Amino acid sequence: MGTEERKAREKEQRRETIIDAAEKVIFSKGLDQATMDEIAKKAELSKGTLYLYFKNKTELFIAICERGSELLNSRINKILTEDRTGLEMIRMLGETYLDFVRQNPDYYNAFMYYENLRNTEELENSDAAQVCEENRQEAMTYMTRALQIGMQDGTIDDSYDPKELAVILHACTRGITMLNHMRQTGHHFKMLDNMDIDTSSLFKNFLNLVGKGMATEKGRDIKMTNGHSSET
Amino acid sequence: MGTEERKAREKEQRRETIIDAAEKVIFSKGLDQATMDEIAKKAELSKGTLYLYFKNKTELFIAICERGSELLNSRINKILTEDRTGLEMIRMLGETYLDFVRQNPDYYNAFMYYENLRNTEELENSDAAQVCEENRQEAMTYMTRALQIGMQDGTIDDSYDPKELAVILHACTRGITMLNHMRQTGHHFKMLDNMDIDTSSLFKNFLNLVGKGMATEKGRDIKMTNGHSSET
DNA sequence: GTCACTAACTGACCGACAGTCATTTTTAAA
DNA sequence: TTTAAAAATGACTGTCGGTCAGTTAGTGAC
Repeated sequence: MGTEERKAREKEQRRETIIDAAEKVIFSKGLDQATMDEIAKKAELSKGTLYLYFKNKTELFIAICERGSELLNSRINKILTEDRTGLEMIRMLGETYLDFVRQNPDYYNAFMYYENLRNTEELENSDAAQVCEENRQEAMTYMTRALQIGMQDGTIDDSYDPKELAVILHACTRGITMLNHMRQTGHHFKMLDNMDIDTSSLFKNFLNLVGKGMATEKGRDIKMTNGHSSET
Repeated sequence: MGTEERKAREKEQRRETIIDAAEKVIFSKGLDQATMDEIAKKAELSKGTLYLYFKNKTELFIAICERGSELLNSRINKILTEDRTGLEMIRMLGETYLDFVRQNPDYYNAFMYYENLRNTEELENSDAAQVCEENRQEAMTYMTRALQIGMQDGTIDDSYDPKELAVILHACTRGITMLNHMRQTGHHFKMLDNMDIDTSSLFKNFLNLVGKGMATEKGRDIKMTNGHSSET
C-alpha cells in the first residue's frame, strides 16, 4: 500500500511549506522581528504545528540556511566538470560566489546570521546545521581541487599548499562578497558610497590582485589577455 | 562652583560602570542570553537605571562596540607615524588587525554581531554607531594613505587605484581575521582543524599572496628577504 | 538645622513572544 | 461504523525588554 509513502511525502511537503512561509516572513522583517505566530499564519497552520516539524525557531531558521547552502553548492559543483584551466576555474568559483550573493541577498544574509549563532550545542545537535557545514566543507574541497588542477596544468604557482591557499582564497572572497552584500542591503555602510567605487570593478581588481599573487607567468598571460577563457 | 562638573563626571563614570557590567555579562553568555536584569545586578543598579543611560539594550551593546572600535583605532593610527615603506605599513596594518582580533576576541565578536544589526533606523539615530562608522572610515583612510606612500616610495604597484585597493585589502583582511576568530571561539567551524593548518602560517601566506599581487619588484625584494623592515 | 526642589534611582508592572501540552480533529485500517 | 493512532490546535506559561509612578538622595536657600 502506498499510504505510508504518501504520508511521508505530505509530511515533507508540509515541512517545505513551513520553510517557505518562514522565508517570506524572516526575509522581510529579519529573524528577530519575525514571530512564530506570524510564520504559522502565513503557512496557514497553528503555531503548535510548527513545533511538530521544527524543534525551535532557530532550527527553522537553520533549515532556511540549509536551503541556501544547497542552492549555492549546486552551482559551485558544476564548475569543476567544465573543461578549463585551474586558474580559470578559480576565477569562476569566485564569480559564481559573487553572483550568488548578488542574486540571493536574503540567503546570504541568513548565512551571516547563521555564523553568529554562538551556541555550539544547539548547532551540534542540528541536522540542518550539519548539512550546512558539510556543504561548506565540500565547497572548500572543490576549491582545493581546482587549485591542484591549476598547479598541474601550470597556471597556478605550485609553491603554495593548495589546501591552505584554498582557505585563504575562500576567506578573501567572503570578505569581498560581504562588502558587496552590505552595500546592497543598505547596511549602514556608507563607506563604499562615499568613495565612488563600483562593485564589479572592485571584484575584478580583487581577482586580478590575488590572481597575480598566485598565477604563474603562463597563467598570468592567459588571464591578462581576457577576463575569461581563451582556449577551446 | 565645580558641582556641575563633578556631577557630569559622576554620570560619565556610572555610564562606564554600566558598560563594564554589560561587557562582563554579554561577553560571557552572548547578547541574546544576557538579560538587562542581570546586567543591572552586575552593575549594582536597578534595571530602570540602565534605561536612564541607554535608550535600549541595542544601544548599550553598541556602546561596547564603540569601545572596541576606539581601542582598535588607537592601535592602527600609531602605525602611520612610523618611518617605514608603504608596503611595510600595509603589512603592519594587517598584522595589527589580526593581533587585535587575537587579543580581543570578545570585541571582535561584538563587531560581527554589530554588522548583522539590520535595522538601519536604529543605527542611524545612534551616536555610538556613528562613532563606530567614523572609526571604520578613519581606518580606511589610513590604509589608503599607506598605499599612496607605497606608490610614491615605489614599493607598491601604482597601477591600482589606492582607494579601491584599500577597500579590497580591508575586505580580504576581514575575511582572514574572521576565519581566525571563528576558529578561536570554537564557532562550529571544524574546517580549519580538519585540515591541520596553523593560523600564523595562514596569515603569512595571505600577506605574501596579496603582497605579491600589489608589490613592485623593488617592494617584493625587500619584503621577501625579511618579514618586517630592513631599512633604518 | 530644616525646608524645598530637583535629579537620580527603583522595582512592580505591562505587553510581546517562544515554547508547551491537554484537547480536538482528521485519517485510515478493521 | 467503530476505533485507534496521527496530526493539528490554541489557550496557557514563563521570560524578558521596556515603562513609569513613586521613593530616595543631594543641593542650595534661609
